[in-house]
Amino acid sequence: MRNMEEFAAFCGVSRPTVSKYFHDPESVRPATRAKIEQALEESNYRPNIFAVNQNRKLTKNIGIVLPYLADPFFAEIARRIETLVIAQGFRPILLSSHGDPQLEVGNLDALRAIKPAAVLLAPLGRASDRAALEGFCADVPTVNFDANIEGIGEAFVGHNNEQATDKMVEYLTRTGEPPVFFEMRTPPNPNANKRRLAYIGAMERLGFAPQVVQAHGEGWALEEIGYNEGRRVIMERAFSSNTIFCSNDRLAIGFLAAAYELGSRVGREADCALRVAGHDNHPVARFTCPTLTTISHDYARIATKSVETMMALIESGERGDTRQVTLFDGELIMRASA
Amino acid sequence: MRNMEEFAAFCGVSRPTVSKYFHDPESVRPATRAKIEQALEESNYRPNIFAVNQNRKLTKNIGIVLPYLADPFFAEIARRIETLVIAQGFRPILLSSHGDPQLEVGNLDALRAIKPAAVLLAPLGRASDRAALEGFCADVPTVNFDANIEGIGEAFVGHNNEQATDKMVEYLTRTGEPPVFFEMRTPPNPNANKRRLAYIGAMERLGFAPQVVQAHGEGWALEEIGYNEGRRVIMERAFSSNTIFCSNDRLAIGFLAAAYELGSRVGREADCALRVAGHDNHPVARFTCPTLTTISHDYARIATKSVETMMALIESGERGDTRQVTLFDGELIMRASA
DNA sequence: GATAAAAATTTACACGCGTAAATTTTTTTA
DNA sequence: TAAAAAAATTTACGCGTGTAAATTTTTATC
Repeated sequence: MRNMEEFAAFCGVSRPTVSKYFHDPESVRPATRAKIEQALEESNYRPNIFAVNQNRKLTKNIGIVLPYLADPFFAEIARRIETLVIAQGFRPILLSSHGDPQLEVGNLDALRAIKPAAVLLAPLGRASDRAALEGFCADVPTVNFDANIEGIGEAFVGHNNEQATDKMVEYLTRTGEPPVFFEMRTPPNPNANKRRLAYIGAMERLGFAPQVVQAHGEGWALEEIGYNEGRRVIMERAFSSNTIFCSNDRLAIGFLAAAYELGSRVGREADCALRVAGHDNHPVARFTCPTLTTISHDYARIATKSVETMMALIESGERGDTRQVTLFDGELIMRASA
Repeated sequence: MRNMEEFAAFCGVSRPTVSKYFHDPESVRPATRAKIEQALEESNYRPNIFAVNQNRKLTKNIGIVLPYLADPFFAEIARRIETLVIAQGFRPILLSSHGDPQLEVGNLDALRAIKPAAVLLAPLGRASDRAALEGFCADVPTVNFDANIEGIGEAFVGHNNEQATDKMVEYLTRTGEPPVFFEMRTPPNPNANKRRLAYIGAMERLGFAPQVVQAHGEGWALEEIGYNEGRRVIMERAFSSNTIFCSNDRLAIGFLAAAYELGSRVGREADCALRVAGHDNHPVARFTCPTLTTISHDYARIATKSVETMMALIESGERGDTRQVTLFDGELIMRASA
């Protein structure tokens, strides 16, 4: 059974009808459909995907571009999105930029070549080649998620960094001392900037003086940066507070390791020297020592909304004139560390 | 510039020559090559990948199938392999089975449809549909890695579980008490069985009685299983030794969290109640509390050898008659936990 | 500068499927 | 049962490229 011609003969149906069936099984008479599906089971024929894609204007491919797949946070998002995309009858193409802007551009070029119906793009952020992203979005319907880059994509779906940060600052302040903010000096991701600004705003609203401590180091080895700089900062007693609010969980994980090693007990109890909080509810945050108090993204709703927005984009076939921004509130996850 | 015809005219070269150039730039005269490459820069033309793949017997696609991408261990392997595959001028197609045997079969079906030059397959293991894997390997040149399934793929590349386990048992025994082995009762991955057998063998060779403690729980949430069962087991004092050798790092991470919560101090020092070791050198093992003593896979060499083997398979075009098995020794990573 | 070898060109067909138009067959409606 | 509507068929062309065979042009060799 080499092609649709032969398969149609085997069915006892004409080739155009078979073609129509594959485009939409509902569009042929039930009796015809039964004949085709019977033959399908008996013959293991499948349409040649290259020929199909060559002739259709748009494929069933959905591109998913992530900044760094080896980060479990993104892996978890990817897992959810992939599952939803498959459920919609599309084929997810998962690409990671591995933290490299050039690879990000390369990934977009590769996607352009396979005429995807739409793309879900979580960009690198600061390091991204903005012009390249814009060029891509002009050609391919794109939903921007995770890291918001103004003007990129037909819509943005992400986490409400302001609300989440406010909530944590309020919580930490209410239950102890106002926190110091611990972040990277040059974070790879734009969410970090939003979080710093939100921290400063929240502290000022509450009538406290914000203090931001910045860690040196570049790249995506966040735990290591959190560890090295956490170590330095604890030893230098660079904080004005016993409460450290880390810009993200991976920094916090490194920081906890440093505190443990230096014998600084972390937690809410009286005998603890430090309280440490994170942000993201990273998959391993439940298993740190102590378990990490943090703010969860609404993973499920971010994934669902991203895919829904994308499907609407595909079905309408139109490029919206306004860029819709959807933010989901974070949830405070109280654990042992703060 | 809509197709190769127009592009060839733009170059001042015939279409078959352009086609030849794209197949192998070296195969045309330098002067012709220069003309084409000049035009390439001026025109942003790229061959239609669907038309190309339809007409070539095999594509430049390389399938990479992983059992569970949200596990940072696999994400790290994937990152390395992807980079190597791209460097070879091929296009990696990354697919995760998300722990689901049906999805694994679905992934293989999807791969079959895109005529990949070869596939790198890390199977689920115990849960895999063996018949489906065999059928796939009969059609597509496949290199099996990570979890060895006898008879699957033209070759296997992986970690030497026996050597690695021996080394750790020897180390733990020499520097303290002989270890108890902590594992899942029904591990998703066949490496676990190899490790248990190697543990038992090593203990017997050293003249000690092996003790295996098995955790309940199914699926890939290994940290959680390690935590829940670690908690139970510590409270019940189910061990005959103060030294716990976990079947893998993710179990160990959960176990460490349980020990911390129960106030059992882990480490080599005199005031510690437990020593805990893992296996895999998981990316976060450097940042646990205490840092995790473990055995590292030779990530780099496993990735390199897998890709090399695959390239040899593609270039020879032959299906080997013997299945070559390559194991790389693990390296003992001494940290604070044992 | 003549000859042989190498490379490029011309011509033609193939790949497997989408899809439009005209026609025939089947089903629905009255 | 006849007419109208719906579905399937036939016929034909297009998509963008690979590739083979025969021919012409260019380059290398002496």
